[in-house]
Amino acid sequence: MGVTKSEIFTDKQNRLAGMMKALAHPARIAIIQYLIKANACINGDLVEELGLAQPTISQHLNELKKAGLIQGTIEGTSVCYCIEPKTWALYQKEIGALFAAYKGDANCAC
Amino acid sequence: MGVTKSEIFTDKQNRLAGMMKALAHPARIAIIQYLIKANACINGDLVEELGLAQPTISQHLNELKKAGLIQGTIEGTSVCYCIEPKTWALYQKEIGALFAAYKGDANCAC
DNA sequence: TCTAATCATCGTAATATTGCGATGAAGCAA
DNA sequence: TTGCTTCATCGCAATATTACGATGATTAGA
Repeated sequence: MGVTKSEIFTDKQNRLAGMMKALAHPARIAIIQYLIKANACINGDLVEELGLAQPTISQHLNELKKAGLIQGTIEGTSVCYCIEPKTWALYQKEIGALFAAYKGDANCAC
Repeated sequence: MGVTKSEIFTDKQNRLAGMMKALAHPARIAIIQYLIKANACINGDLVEELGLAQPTISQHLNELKKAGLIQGTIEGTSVCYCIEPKTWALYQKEIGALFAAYKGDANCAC
């Protein structure tokens, strides 16, 4: 069906999955890494930096924006994107908690 | 196209995106959380625990196994799954590094 | 052996994602 | 205004994902 039965899961599970999904594409990873590296938030440079067409970049930027990970500011004819610190910190915390929940030394009964 | 141009990204970017993708579904989050909680690795209980059909659970388990996050051991007629500590630690490290790369105090030029 | 239980795989339907060309919207410069 | 630049959106094609019924494979127990 391609449709996720999100109603049978908790809000937290859906939120965590949504966070992962926002970063579950190499182009979006690359965009985030570039934004971190360039600090000063750049935009259309991404089209040259990555080898993807402009509409495709725009689409990925929009998904990152929908996820709250980045914010864009109109700067004349161009748009300046940068990371949204609050959501970034939230992601870091919640995803970190997921991984921290497993204590590696717990012995598996298998 | 639904096809990702993975050849234009670095191995690291593709690997990170793959990690995120493995956890980019609430059912898989729920499975992982249940495995952590139950510690002793359980299997078919997931079919009752989550509200999904058995083939669907099996499919998600297979994706987690392909990602290396879990391992399954045949136990008579049932199969016992548990978290694979090595890959789990690797995920934790690499994803943690991605988030840690951004210093929230960096001021955006926007 | 026969049966029940448990899980994986196959096949299919519905929907989502990815990518891009074409086109629009908005600003700046002449 | 006209033209140029920059970005977003639309619409499409190709592929991927999600879910499940049906069916197989394997094992335990009667």
